[in-house]
Amino acid sequence: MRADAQRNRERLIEVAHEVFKERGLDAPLDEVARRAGVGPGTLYRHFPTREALHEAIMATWIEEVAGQVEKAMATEGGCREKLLAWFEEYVALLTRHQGAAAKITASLGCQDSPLRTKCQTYADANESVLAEMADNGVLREGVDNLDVCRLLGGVATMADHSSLAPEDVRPMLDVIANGVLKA
Amino acid sequence: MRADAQRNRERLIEVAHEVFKERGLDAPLDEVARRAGVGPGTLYRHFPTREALHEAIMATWIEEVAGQVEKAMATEGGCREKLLAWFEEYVALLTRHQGAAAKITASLGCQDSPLRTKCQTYADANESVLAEMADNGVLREGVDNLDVCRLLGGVATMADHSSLAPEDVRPMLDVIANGVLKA
DNA sequence: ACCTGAACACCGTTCAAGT
DNA sequence: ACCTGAACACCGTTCAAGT
Repeated sequence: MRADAQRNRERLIEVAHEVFKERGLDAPLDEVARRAGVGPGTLYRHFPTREALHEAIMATWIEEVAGQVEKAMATEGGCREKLLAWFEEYVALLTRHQGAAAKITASLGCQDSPLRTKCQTYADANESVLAEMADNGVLREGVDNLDVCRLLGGVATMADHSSLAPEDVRPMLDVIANGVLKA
Repeated sequence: MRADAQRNRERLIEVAHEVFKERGLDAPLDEVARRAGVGPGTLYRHFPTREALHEAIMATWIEEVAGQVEKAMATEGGCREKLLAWFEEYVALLTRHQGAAAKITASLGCQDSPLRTKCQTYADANESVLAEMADNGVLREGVDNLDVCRLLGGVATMADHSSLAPEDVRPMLDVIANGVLKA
């Protein structure tokens, strides 16, 4: 890759990060190209689809997921507190950008989405937490990881669309925790 | 209202219903006007915003909500079966059109949305079911109606985005039921 | 009072011409 | 090999001219 191409690519990711944070994942791509100081054709050369650009951006926060699992599991208290700390983090990680939660969770099931490999990281992280709960004997029988991921994705999407504060999200996570843990 | 205006209005709602069912609530409004045989300006005169058109369409299925509550409460079995039958119906009512679940649930909280009065019907219906559960002493303390509505809206939105079949939705509703009912 | 449809604006996407 | 920016397409929205 030529040096100027490399620079343009990095600059585009950086600028897209800003623009998407400000105006959501559906923000005009023109704006991204303009702020990065390149023609629209250059953006399309590097990222043929909007999703390709999303994917490139999410790569940066995906790296944090594993660390957040550890942090949540180190929470003071019992299994319930640890689980809820993780749920809150999961929702926070999904709602970093407007529109992200719905898109990531939607690509959980289907094999062909460009986001799939990325969102698999979320699913794996959640699975590891559920496995720990099972080891401690507090997980209900028959609770499926994919279902929990979708429930959390649904909560994150609602939080996103209604701009909910963490304290408004918490009661929903409580219900899910009740539903996932043994009585 | 003039007779031709009346006819146009009805025809627009009818056609919009078809178009939105086929292509989702974000379908081009041009298409609606074209199929209805009117100019785009006429559509805008009757429905100044896309949401106004959504609202007009939803008015037709809103009428069914009360009936579905009764039907669900008549389900064979205990409280849990009744509750789950209602949850399934709630999700079905929200996913009649692509994109509807997210929009309706998003307008649950905010006072100024044109959809608010309509989606209030959903919230009221759910509240009546929860109240019945409480009367039977099976509802957990501190379960809030709005939170349950949002959880169900989240499930419906995920079902919508991933085109989930009822059997894939059911396990999520089981978790919510577990979380809402006493152990 | 209502309708039409041309006109404008905005944005996504492509591609011929440049370096 | 990569970039530019004009050009086209599509769709939302408005409004002057009609009936």
